[in-house]
Amino acid sequence: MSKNSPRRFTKQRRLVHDAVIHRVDHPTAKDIFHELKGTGIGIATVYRQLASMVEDGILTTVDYDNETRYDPLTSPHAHLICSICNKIKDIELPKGIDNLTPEKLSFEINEIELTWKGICDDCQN
Amino acid sequence: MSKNSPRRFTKQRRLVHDAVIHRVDHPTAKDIFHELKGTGIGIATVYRQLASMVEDGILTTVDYDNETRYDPLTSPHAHLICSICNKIKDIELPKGIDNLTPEKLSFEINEIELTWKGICDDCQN
DNA sequence: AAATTTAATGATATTGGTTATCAATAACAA
DNA sequence: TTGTTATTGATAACCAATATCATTAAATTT
Repeated sequence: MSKNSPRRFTKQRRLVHDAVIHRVDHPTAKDIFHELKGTGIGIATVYRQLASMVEDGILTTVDYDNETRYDPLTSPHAHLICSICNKIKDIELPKGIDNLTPEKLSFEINEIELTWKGICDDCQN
Repeated sequence: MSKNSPRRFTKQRRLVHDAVIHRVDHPTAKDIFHELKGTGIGIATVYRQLASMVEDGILTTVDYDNETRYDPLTSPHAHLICSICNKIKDIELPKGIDNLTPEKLSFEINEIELTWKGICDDCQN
């Protein structure tokens, strides 16, 4: 989960952390980079810090539309994605989703990913 | 879903169709391309034909590890993915997964995506 | 069976997200 | 303060996927 080498608390790490930790809209690395444009941070550092925060269990990822998006909500949950505006919303997992099935018995489950795709109320017009 | 213009039944379309239609291992476009190497088919045509088969509802896609994989099973189902060997297995959706939740009420749901990630029996040693 | 139309093909350039490289910098320890 | 080394920033490289475009070949018409 966390790296062996000690993690240094650079100002760039704090910048990325503070920029992403309260976001509920699942920003991409480029979104965070643009938000931090005034600070002179490099795009590679944004990618690296976001990846290290995922390693540390501070963020989770949502892959959508061939881009990695970041989510500070780390407890198990599901997503609603609007295929028009591409907005992603965190929602609760349905009860009983983890009931065992025959096939899952042979698996050592680490993670669940549940997404409904559709059209959000704003885009239904 | 399907295109307006008439679809021509080229030999390349048949090649890609026959190469993917019975696969249960969720191949990538490159996998299909390599299987068809002896035929002289171009990589762009493989991508195009797979995309058109998805358009036509003959295939579904599974995005994993930054690659699109193709699945001839088009009825709603879930996936088990082994994060060691990257094998993907089709499994049944749990009963009652589509029960409405408050958040989903405002959504027009088109698609469900459910994946468990873990370690398959072969990779547990 | 030609001739015609135009979708499809194949080679390859391009795109776009992401990662690798590496000299310079700065965080932390001594 | 000095030394060690993880981190940074600029940018090259990577790679799946798409766009471009002259050529080919299905499907239709004559």
